Amino acid sequence: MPELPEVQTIVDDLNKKILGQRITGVWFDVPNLIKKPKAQALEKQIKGLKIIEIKRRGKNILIYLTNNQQPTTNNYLLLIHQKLTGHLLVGKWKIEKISSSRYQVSSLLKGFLEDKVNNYIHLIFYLDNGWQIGLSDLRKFAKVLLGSRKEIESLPELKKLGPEPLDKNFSFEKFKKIITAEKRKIKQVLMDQEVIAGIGNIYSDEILWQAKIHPFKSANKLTTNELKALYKAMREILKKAVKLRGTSTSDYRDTAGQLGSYTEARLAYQREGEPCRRCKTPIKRIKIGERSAHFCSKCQKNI
DNA sequence: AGTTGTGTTGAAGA
DNA sequence: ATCTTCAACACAAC
Repeated sequence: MPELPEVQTIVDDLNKKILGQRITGVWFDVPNLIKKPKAQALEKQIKGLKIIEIKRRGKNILIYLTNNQQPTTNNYLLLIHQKLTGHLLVGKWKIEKISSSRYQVSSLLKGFLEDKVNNYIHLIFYLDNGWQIGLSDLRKFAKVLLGSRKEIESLPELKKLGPEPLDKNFSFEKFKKIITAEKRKIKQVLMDQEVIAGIGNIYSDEILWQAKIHPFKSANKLTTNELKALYKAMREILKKAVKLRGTSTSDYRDTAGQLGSYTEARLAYQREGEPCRRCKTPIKRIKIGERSAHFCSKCQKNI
Protein backbone atom coordinates (compact mmCIF):
# COMPACT_ATOMS: atom_id res chain seq x y z
CA MET A 1 0.00 0.00 0.00
CA PRO A 2 2.08 2.89 -1.18
CA GLU A 3 1.48 5.87 1.11
CA LEU A 4 3.70 8.92 1.51
CA PRO A 5 6.87 7.07 2.66
CA GLU A 6 6.59 4.38 0.00
CA VAL A 7 5.89 6.87 -2.80
CA GLN A 8 8.76 9.07 -1.59
CA THR A 9 11.11 6.05 -1.67
CA ILE A 10 10.10 5.28 -5.26
CA VAL A 11 10.53 8.94 -6.27
CA ASP A 12 13.98 9.13 -4.62
CA ASP A 13 15.00 5.91 -6.39
CA LEU A 14 13.78 7.19 -9.75
CA ASN A 15 15.65 10.45 -9.30
CA LYS A 16 18.86 8.49 -8.78
CA LYS A 17 18.30 6.05 -11.61
CA ILE A 18 16.49 7.60 -14.55
CA LEU A 19 16.73 11.40 -14.46
CA GLY A 20 17.74 12.80 -17.86
CA GLN A 21 16.64 9.70 -19.77
CA ARG A 22 14.54 9.92 -22.91
CA ILE A 23 11.52 7.64 -23.30
CA THR A 24 11.85 5.54 -26.45
CA GLY A 25 8.71 3.41 -26.27
CA VAL A 26 5.79 1.98 -24.27
CA TRP A 27 4.33 -1.49 -23.81
CA PHE A 28 1.14 -2.40 -21.90
CA ASP A 29 -1.35 -5.24 -21.64
CA VAL A 30 -4.00 -3.56 -19.45
CA PRO A 31 -5.24 -0.49 -21.34
CA ASN A 32 -7.58 0.44 -18.45
CA LEU A 33 -4.62 1.64 -16.36
CA ILE A 34 -4.03 4.44 -18.85
CA LYS A 35 -6.63 7.13 -18.24
CA LYS A 36 -5.14 9.90 -20.41
CA PRO A 37 -4.60 10.04 -23.34
CA LYS A 38 -6.31 7.01 -24.89
CA ALA A 39 -4.09 4.00 -24.24
CA GLN A 40 -3.39 3.57 -27.94
CA ALA A 41 -2.18 7.18 -28.19
CA LEU A 42 0.16 7.09 -25.19
CA GLU A 43 3.26 5.81 -26.97
CA LYS A 44 3.01 8.35 -29.77
CA GLN A 45 2.62 11.21 -27.30
CA ILE A 46 5.38 10.21 -24.89
CA LYS A 47 8.00 8.89 -27.32
CA GLY A 48 11.05 11.15 -27.46
CA LEU A 49 10.25 13.11 -24.30
CA LYS A 50 13.04 13.56 -21.79
CA ILE A 51 12.64 13.09 -18.02
CA ILE A 52 13.70 16.31 -16.31
CA GLU A 53 12.19 16.19 -12.84
CA ILE A 54 10.49 13.64 -10.58
CA LYS A 55 8.40 14.68 -7.60
CA ARG A 56 5.79 13.41 -5.17
CA ARG A 57 2.49 15.06 -4.27
CA GLY A 58 0.43 13.12 -1.75
CA LYS A 59 0.54 9.55 -3.02
CA ASN A 60 1.04 10.63 -6.65
CA ILE A 61 4.28 10.24 -8.59
CA LEU A 62 4.87 13.21 -10.89
CA ILE A 63 7.31 12.73 -13.75
CA TYR A 64 8.01 15.99 -15.61
CA LEU A 65 8.99 15.64 -19.25
CA THR A 66 10.14 17.96 -22.00
CA ASN A 67 10.54 17.79 -25.75
CA ASN A 68 12.83 20.79 -25.69
CA GLN A 69 16.52 21.43 -25.29
CA GLN A 70 15.68 24.17 -22.77
CA PRO A 71 14.00 22.26 -19.98
CA THR A 72 11.94 25.24 -18.82
CA THR A 73 9.34 25.41 -21.53
CA ASN A 74 6.80 23.16 -23.14
CA ASN A 75 6.61 20.70 -20.31
CA TYR A 76 4.64 17.51 -20.15
CA LEU A 77 3.63 15.67 -17.02
CA LEU A 78 3.20 11.94 -16.41
CA LEU A 79 1.15 11.24 -13.29
CA ILE A 80 1.23 7.76 -11.76
CA HIS A 81 -0.91 6.71 -8.81
CA GLN A 82 -0.01 3.25 -7.58
CA LYS A 83 -3.23 2.73 -5.57
CA LEU A 84 -3.28 -0.58 -3.64
CA THR A 85 -0.78 -2.95 -5.17
CA GLY A 86 1.05 -0.99 -7.85
CA HIS A 87 4.76 -0.24 -7.66
CA LEU A 88 7.28 1.05 -10.16
CA LEU A 89 10.41 -1.02 -10.81
CA VAL A 90 13.55 -0.23 -12.77
CA GLY A 91 14.77 -3.26 -14.65
CA LYS A 92 14.79 -5.10 -17.95
CA TRP A 93 12.05 -7.42 -19.10
CA LYS A 94 11.29 -9.77 -21.95
CA ILE A 95 7.76 -9.88 -23.41
CA GLU A 96 6.35 -13.03 -24.96
CA LYS A 97 2.92 -13.21 -26.53
CA ILE A 98 0.94 -16.22 -25.28
CA SER A 99 -2.35 -15.60 -27.11
CA SER A 100 -4.18 -12.74 -28.78
CA SER A 101 -4.21 -10.52 -25.68
CA ARG A 102 -2.17 -12.44 -23.13
CA TYR A 103 1.51 -11.89 -22.50
CA GLN A 104 4.26 -13.46 -20.42
CA VAL A 105 6.57 -10.83 -18.93
CA SER A 106 9.77 -12.08 -17.37
CA SER A 107 12.68 -10.31 -15.72
CA LEU A 108 15.98 -10.49 -17.57
CA LEU A 109 17.74 -9.60 -14.31
CA LYS A 110 18.31 -12.02 -11.45
CA GLY A 111 17.47 -11.20 -7.85
CA PHE A 112 14.56 -9.36 -6.21
CA LEU A 113 12.89 -8.51 -9.51
CA GLU A 114 12.17 -12.21 -9.92
CA ASP A 115 9.97 -12.27 -6.80
CA LYS A 116 6.31 -13.01 -7.35
CA VAL A 117 5.04 -9.55 -6.21
CA ASN A 118 7.28 -7.93 -8.84
CA ASN A 119 5.94 -10.06 -11.65
CA TYR A 120 2.59 -8.47 -12.39
CA ILE A 121 4.06 -6.11 -14.97
CA HIS A 122 1.31 -4.46 -17.02
CA LEU A 123 3.06 -1.34 -18.31
CA ILE A 124 6.63 -0.63 -19.39
CA PHE A 125 8.39 2.60 -20.38
CA TYR A 126 11.55 1.99 -22.41
CA LEU A 127 14.46 4.37 -21.82
CA ASP A 128 17.26 5.28 -24.19
CA ASN A 129 19.99 3.89 -21.93
CA GLY A 130 18.48 0.41 -22.21
CA TRP A 131 16.76 0.38 -18.83
CA GLN A 132 13.00 0.13 -18.41
CA ILE A 133 10.45 1.41 -15.89
CA GLY A 134 7.95 -1.36 -15.17
CA LEU A 135 4.64 -1.03 -13.33
CA SER A 136 3.86 -4.20 -11.39
CA ASP A 137 0.25 -4.21 -10.20
CA LEU A 138 -1.50 -7.36 -9.06
CA ARG A 139 -4.96 -5.84 -8.69
CA LYS A 140 -4.68 -3.47 -11.65
CA PHE A 141 -6.03 -0.43 -9.78
CA ALA A 142 -3.11 1.88 -10.57
CA LYS A 143 -3.66 4.79 -12.92
CA VAL A 144 -1.47 6.64 -15.36
CA LEU A 145 -2.14 10.03 -16.97
CA LEU A 146 -0.08 11.98 -19.47
CA GLY A 147 -0.78 15.51 -20.61
CA SER A 148 0.66 18.98 -20.72
CA ARG A 149 2.04 20.11 -17.38
CA LYS A 150 -0.74 22.66 -17.07
CA GLU A 151 -3.46 20.16 -17.91
CA ILE A 152 -2.34 17.52 -15.40
CA GLU A 153 -1.53 19.99 -12.65
CA SER A 154 -5.02 21.43 -12.85
CA LEU A 155 -6.76 18.06 -12.45
CA PRO A 156 -8.93 17.88 -9.32
CA GLU A 157 -6.98 14.90 -7.99
CA LEU A 158 -3.97 17.21 -7.55
CA LYS A 159 -5.81 20.50 -7.06
CA LYS A 160 -7.94 19.25 -4.20
CA LEU A 161 -5.11 17.69 -2.19
CA GLY A 162 -4.50 18.99 1.33
CA PRO A 163 -1.09 20.19 2.55
CA GLU A 164 2.01 18.00 2.63
CA PRO A 165 2.52 16.76 6.19
CA LEU A 166 6.31 17.12 5.99
CA ASP A 167 6.28 20.58 4.41
CA LYS A 168 8.33 23.06 6.48
CA ASN A 169 5.57 25.64 6.06
CA PHE A 170 2.91 23.29 7.42
CA SER A 171 2.92 24.69 10.96
CA PHE A 172 1.18 23.35 14.04
CA GLU A 173 -1.27 26.24 13.87
CA LYS A 174 -2.31 25.31 10.33
CA PHE A 175 -2.55 21.65 11.31
CA LYS A 176 -4.73 22.50 14.31
CA LYS A 177 -7.02 24.64 12.19
CA ILE A 178 -7.75 22.03 9.54
CA ILE A 179 -8.06 19.10 11.96
CA THR A 180 -10.40 20.79 14.40
CA ALA A 181 -12.62 21.90 11.52
CA GLU A 182 -13.67 18.24 11.14
CA LYS A 183 -16.05 16.32 13.32
CA ARG A 184 -15.42 12.93 11.80
CA LYS A 185 -13.32 10.27 13.54
CA ILE A 186 -9.67 11.33 13.66
CA LYS A 187 -8.46 8.25 11.77
CA GLN A 188 -10.74 9.04 8.86
CA VAL A 189 -9.68 12.67 8.91
CA LEU A 190 -5.97 11.74 8.79
CA MET A 191 -6.66 9.49 5.80
CA ASP A 192 -8.67 12.13 3.92
CA GLN A 193 -6.39 13.31 1.11
CA GLU A 194 -8.23 16.63 0.92
CA VAL A 195 -7.41 17.36 4.56
CA ILE A 196 -3.76 16.18 4.56
CA ALA A 197 -2.08 14.48 1.60
CA GLY A 198 -0.25 11.16 1.75
CA ILE A 199 -1.51 9.31 4.84
CA GLY A 200 -3.42 6.03 4.47
CA ASN A 201 -4.38 3.09 6.64
CA ILE A 202 -0.88 2.07 7.70
CA TYR A 203 0.44 5.42 8.88
CA SER A 204 -2.82 6.66 10.40
CA ASP A 205 -2.66 3.65 12.74
CA GLU A 206 1.03 4.25 13.43
CA ILE A 207 0.63 7.98 14.09
CA LEU A 208 -2.37 7.52 16.40
CA TRP A 209 -0.57 4.85 18.42
CA GLN A 210 2.47 7.11 18.80
CA ALA A 211 0.26 10.03 19.86
CA LYS A 212 -1.81 7.80 22.22
CA ILE A 213 -5.09 8.83 20.57
CA HIS A 214 -8.06 6.53 19.97
CA PRO A 215 -8.84 6.21 16.23
CA PHE A 216 -12.55 6.85 16.88
CA LYS A 217 -12.09 10.12 18.72
CA SER A 218 -13.83 13.02 16.96
CA ALA A 219 -11.28 15.37 15.41
CA ASN A 220 -12.96 18.46 16.85
CA LYS A 221 -12.86 17.01 20.38
CA LEU A 222 -9.07 16.70 20.50
CA THR A 223 -7.40 18.75 23.23
CA THR A 224 -4.51 21.08 22.43
CA ASN A 225 -2.12 18.61 24.06
CA GLU A 226 -3.49 15.77 21.94
CA LEU A 227 -3.18 17.89 18.80
CA LYS A 228 0.43 18.70 19.66
CA ALA A 229 1.20 15.01 20.21
CA LEU A 230 -0.55 14.16 16.95
CA TYR A 231 1.35 16.76 14.93
CA LYS A 232 4.67 15.62 16.40
CA ALA A 233 3.84 11.94 15.86
CA MET A 234 2.79 12.61 12.24
CA ARG A 235 6.11 14.24 11.44
CA GLU A 236 8.24 11.73 13.34
CA ILE A 237 6.56 8.58 12.06
CA LEU A 238 6.52 9.71 8.42
CA LYS A 239 10.19 10.78 8.53
CA LYS A 240 11.20 7.50 10.15
CA ALA A 241 9.21 5.51 7.59
CA VAL A 242 10.89 7.38 4.71
CA LYS A 243 14.28 6.64 6.28
CA LEU A 244 13.36 2.95 6.56
CA ARG A 245 12.10 2.93 2.94
CA GLY A 246 8.48 2.13 3.69
CA THR A 247 6.35 -0.82 4.78
CA SER A 248 6.14 -4.12 2.88
CA THR A 249 3.44 -6.05 4.74
CA SER A 250 1.83 -6.56 1.35
CA ASP A 251 2.90 -5.87 -2.23
CA TYR A 252 4.98 -2.74 -1.86
CA ARG A 253 8.64 -2.94 -2.98
CA ASP A 254 11.21 -0.28 -3.95
CA THR A 255 12.34 0.20 -7.57
CA ALA A 256 14.89 -2.61 -7.17
CA GLY A 257 12.10 -4.91 -5.98
CA GLN A 258 13.36 -4.88 -2.38
CA LEU A 259 11.31 -4.74 0.82
CA GLY A 260 10.98 -1.68 3.03
CA SER A 261 12.14 -2.10 6.60
CA TYR A 262 9.47 -0.10 8.40
CA THR A 263 7.66 -3.47 8.35
CA GLU A 264 9.77 -4.54 11.36
CA ALA A 265 9.39 -1.16 13.10
CA ARG A 266 5.57 -1.24 13.07
CA LEU A 267 3.89 -0.09 16.25
CA ALA A 268 0.25 -0.98 15.56
CA TYR A 269 -0.62 -1.67 11.93
CA GLN A 270 -1.36 -5.38 11.41
CA ARG A 271 -0.06 -6.25 14.86
CA GLU A 272 -3.42 -7.58 16.11
CA GLY A 273 -2.90 -9.78 19.18
CA GLU A 274 0.77 -8.83 19.50
CA PRO A 275 1.85 -6.96 22.65
CA CYS A 276 1.75 -3.14 22.64
CA ARG A 277 5.32 -1.86 22.54
CA ARG A 278 4.57 0.44 25.50
CA CYS A 279 2.36 -1.58 27.86
CA LYS A 280 2.25 -5.16 26.51
CA THR A 281 -1.56 -5.11 26.13
CA PRO A 282 -2.49 -7.06 22.96
CA ILE A 283 -3.17 -4.76 20.00
CA LYS A 284 -6.83 -4.67 18.96
CA ARG A 285 -8.35 -4.45 15.50
CA ILE A 286 -11.71 -2.80 14.89
CA LYS A 287 -13.55 -1.90 11.73
CA ILE A 288 -13.99 1.72 10.78
CA GLY A 289 -15.99 2.09 7.63
CA GLU A 290 -14.69 -0.66 5.40
CA ARG A 291 -11.19 -0.80 6.83
CA SER A 292 -9.30 -1.93 9.91
CA ALA A 293 -7.97 0.26 12.69
CA HIS A 294 -5.23 -1.24 14.87
CA PHE A 295 -4.65 0.27 18.31
CA CYS A 296 -3.85 -0.34 21.96
CA SER A 297 -7.01 -0.22 24.06
CA LYS A 298 -5.02 0.75 27.15
CA CYS A 299 -2.74 3.49 25.72
CA GLN A 300 -5.35 4.90 23.32
CA LYS A 301 -8.54 4.93 25.37
CA ASN A 302 -9.50 8.60 25.62
CA ILE A 303 -12.47 8.89 23.33
C1' DA B 1 -14.63 -24.83 -2.82
C1' DG B 2 -16.69 -20.85 -0.89
C1' DT B 3 -15.86 -16.81 2.21
C1' DT B 4 -13.20 -13.21 4.06
C1' DG B 5 -9.44 -9.84 4.32
C1' DT B 6 -6.50 -6.82 1.97
C1' DG B 7 -6.99 -0.71 0.75
C1' DT B 8 -7.19 3.62 -2.77
C1' DT B 9 -10.27 6.35 -4.86
C1' DG B 10 -14.58 7.74 -6.78
C1' DA B 11 -19.35 7.32 -7.17
C1' DA B 12 -23.98 6.55 -5.54
C1' DG B 13 -27.59 6.63 -2.22
C1' DA B 14 -29.30 7.71 2.52
C1' DA C 1 -22.20 17.63 5.57
C1' DT C 2 -21.41 12.98 6.75
C1' DC C 3 -22.24 8.25 6.52
C1' DT C 4 -22.34 3.70 4.30
C1' DT C 5 -21.85 0.63 0.56
C1' DC C 6 -20.06 -0.74 -3.70
C1' DA C 7 -17.01 -1.30 -7.61
C1' DA C 8 -12.64 -1.52 -10.01
C1' DC C 9 -9.51 -6.65 -9.48
C1' DA C 10 -6.85 -10.70 -7.80
C1' DC C 11 -4.92 -13.46 -4.61
C1' DA C 12 -3.84 -15.60 0.16
C1' DA C 13 -5.59 -17.56 4.10
C1' DC C 14 -9.01 -19.72 6.40
